[in-house]
Amino acid sequence: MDGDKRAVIRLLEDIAEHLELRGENPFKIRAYQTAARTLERLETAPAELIAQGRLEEVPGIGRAIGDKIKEFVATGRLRYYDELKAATPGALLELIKIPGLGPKKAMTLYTKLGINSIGELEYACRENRLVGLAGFGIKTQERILAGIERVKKYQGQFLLAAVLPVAKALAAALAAVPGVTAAEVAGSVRRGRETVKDVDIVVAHPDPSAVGPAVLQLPGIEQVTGSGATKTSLVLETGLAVDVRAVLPEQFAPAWHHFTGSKEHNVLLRGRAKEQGLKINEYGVEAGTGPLGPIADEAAFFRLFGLPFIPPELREGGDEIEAAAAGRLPRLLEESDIQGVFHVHTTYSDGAASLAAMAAAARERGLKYIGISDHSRTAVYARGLRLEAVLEQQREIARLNEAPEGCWILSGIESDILPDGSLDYPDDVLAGFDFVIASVHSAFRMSEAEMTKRIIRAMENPFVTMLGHPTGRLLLGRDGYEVDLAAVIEAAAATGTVLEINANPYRLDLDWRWCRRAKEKGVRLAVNPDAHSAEELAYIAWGVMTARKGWLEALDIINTLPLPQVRNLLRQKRAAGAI
DNA sequence: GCCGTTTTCGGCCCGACTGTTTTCAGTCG
Repeated sequence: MDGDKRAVIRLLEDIAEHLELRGENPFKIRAYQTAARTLERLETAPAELIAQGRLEEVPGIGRAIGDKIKEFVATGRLRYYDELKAATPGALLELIKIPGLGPKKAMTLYTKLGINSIGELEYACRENRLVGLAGFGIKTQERILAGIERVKKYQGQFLLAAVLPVAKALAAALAAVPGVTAAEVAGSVRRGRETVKDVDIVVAHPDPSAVGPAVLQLPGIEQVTGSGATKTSLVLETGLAVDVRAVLPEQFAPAWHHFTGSKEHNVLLRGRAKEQGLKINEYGVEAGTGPLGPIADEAAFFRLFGLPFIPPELREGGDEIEAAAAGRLPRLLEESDIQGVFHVHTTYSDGAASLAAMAAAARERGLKYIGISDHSRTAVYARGLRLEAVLEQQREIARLNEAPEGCWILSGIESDILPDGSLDYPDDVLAGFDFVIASVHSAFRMSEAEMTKRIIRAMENPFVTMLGHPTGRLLLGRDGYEVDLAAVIEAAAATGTVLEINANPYRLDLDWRWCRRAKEKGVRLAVNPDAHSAEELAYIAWGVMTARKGWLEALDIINTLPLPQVRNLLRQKRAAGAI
């Protein structure tokens, strides 16, 4: 059911990409992208919309795209797409991934030089064969070669957790430059995207042209890739690209908003501004009569369009502007809402710190409770707990809880979900824990149907309090296993199972794109650090970011509850199951 | 390709920088 929707979205996105390569009308390309995004947000599957005859009522889907979706849903294919694909070689899709190489130049390389892959392009550059092509010169060739290096070395993506501290340090360094009145991180880093491809920083200075030279003094620069009056582009030694934009102090708020994006958000906001007779650019807002006066901050900026402040995490170009206009923005979760944490490992299994040390670290962080969940016995690679160890740990927890000193220890387990969906311990052992996290750690290679059934069966177990890292993905490492998340969310709602937002920056799983769906279905979530050391309790910040991007509020997250309420909640599902 | 009580045609967000150009196309965000 959901696979059908995903396939349609994919199809529309692919068409847009192919049209881009063909140098088609940009607005036509955007029409396909808009249709894909709209469908993404829609609860109803395309097949259902078609059955109800309502497909073309969806904004952004007209006759042409509607017919294409119908053909694709009915036959599983689309002739138009097949023809496009036949006419635009797949190699071009690979080529436009190289920074500095867009559809036009890629097409020239393909038609004039017969370049079919990045490898061939690299070879052609080294043979000096690009020079002489219309629109190409020695600089372009060098640029492309450097772009290839970057793609090969880093795949162009970085983990947010690796980038954010660097970005903040750069902004702080620029903030200290004489004359600078503000320097802030913008872009996808500020929006809290889980992976990012570059850093954007906006700097305010009475003489913007004075900022560029200061930027060039920053430490760790490997290469300067652009240097104009107001924009400086760098690549750091780590391969991370950085863009710095300089504006006048009175332009800072609109500029910060502009460079925070997303691009899609900006397009939508400009559309709304236009309806109101206002024009936005990165330096300010103009009415028909001329530029409006200085804008104090982003809140004032949004007010010009009759909107409340939209938090950066929500600015992905979905329905955030619509929701803001209707007063339906959520009051997003904050880290200070977090009262305690679940999913913490100790030296009983593969953690680096002892139970007592983890509890002490939690206390120092001001947490009111900490839920210990070491690995279960099947996870031998992680020194999973045999039954004797389970009992021993529970005795130690009881002993430590005699003097809890403000932080209560909850006894739990991260139990493997076995291939058939059963858990790793019998019910009487499971009943001895305060909570149980069920996770898939093995036998990843199953069909989507089998994996979905396996996970749902685990959730039907009354002792399973939470589902751990629902897809098993590792960012920039491996894709998650095949699983029908829509069905998992339905099952979580039906069984009263909490879904984990695993806050390890490599996981961030459940993905923010699914969090909102879960919330709408009435599912509760837990922001879990999956900490294997005392320091990793700080991972909670990444999980909070994910929850915020998923429109979640404190109410949606169980570990914002005080201890007595959270203990009640942990008992609810098994109590219901026992009746 | 989509959309519309200003419109069924003519709009659709806007600007910086680079490189290859004799005035601007391509790329990016």
